[in-house]
Amino acid sequence: MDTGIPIRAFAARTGLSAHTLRYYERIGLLDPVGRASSGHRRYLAGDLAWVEFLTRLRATGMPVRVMQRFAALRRHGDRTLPERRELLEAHQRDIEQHLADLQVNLAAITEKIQHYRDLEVSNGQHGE
Amino acid sequence: MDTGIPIRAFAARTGLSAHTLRYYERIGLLDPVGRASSGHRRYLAGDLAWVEFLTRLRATGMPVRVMQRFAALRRHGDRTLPERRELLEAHQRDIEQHLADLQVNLAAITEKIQHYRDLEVSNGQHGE
DNA sequence: ACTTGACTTAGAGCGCGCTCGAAGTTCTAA
DNA sequence: TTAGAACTTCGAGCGCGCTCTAAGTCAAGT
Repeated sequence: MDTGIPIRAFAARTGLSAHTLRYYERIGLLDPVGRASSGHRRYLAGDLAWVEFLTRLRATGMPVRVMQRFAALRRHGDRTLPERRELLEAHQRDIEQHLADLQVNLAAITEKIQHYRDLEVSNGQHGE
Repeated sequence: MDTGIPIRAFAARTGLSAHTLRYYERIGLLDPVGRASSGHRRYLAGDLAWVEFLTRLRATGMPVRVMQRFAALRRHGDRTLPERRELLEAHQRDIEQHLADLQVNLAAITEKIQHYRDLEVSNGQHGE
């Protein structure tokens, strides 16, 4: 009964560290992982999609507290689907706002770069 | 000689707290600010643009360490223009990468939301 | 003159998300 | 069989970017 993916290999596949995988389990983002007879963790291939989804939520700035709430809802089965959807919709709006802000700020930074290029040209023309 | 903007008003204008303004000055993001005869800080209207630019850099994820480097270059005058431009260009690339990642992740989250909607419809149809 | 509140400095403390260390057990390869 | 790497738990520690506290000074209103 010692099948499944050892933590090292699972870490490699998810891009998370073994430390982080244990931490995520500890704080309830991952359900308790099955063990080999030795006590070592054995991940299932099916755990991959969930960890990848968690990683997307983090990468888009969702706080760990909210991810914990989402994971808790998920453990409570299908009747939490609407609440999970609403949570994701709120996050979707946050991301869209963040994207809009980034684009505005990027435009301003791009202008600044152009301003520097202009200055460099005029400095070079009469300064050197 | 006590003209200029008191810290409270300047904080309100920039959206930073007075604490953060003092902190930024302490770590060299802001040049030492002029003082009234009382010792109280007096900001100049011209400081606003710089603080706003700093705020854009932070909002787009530039680490404070890099902002410190940028501020130090700026203090060294026009001959640092090319290096400042290169620093901003590198940051520009970082933002563009981040935007691309966010968009990919947002799309995946949007799909997940749609998946939930589909599930809710089919659950509702035969479950209720 | 006195109160109230904004300011000053220096340094401590905090919330976040990991990340690491210690001490002990188990697996793997020679 | 034995060395060394990988695993376990538990709790401490860290880097970041602020944020706050304490103790004191200064300014404005009554």
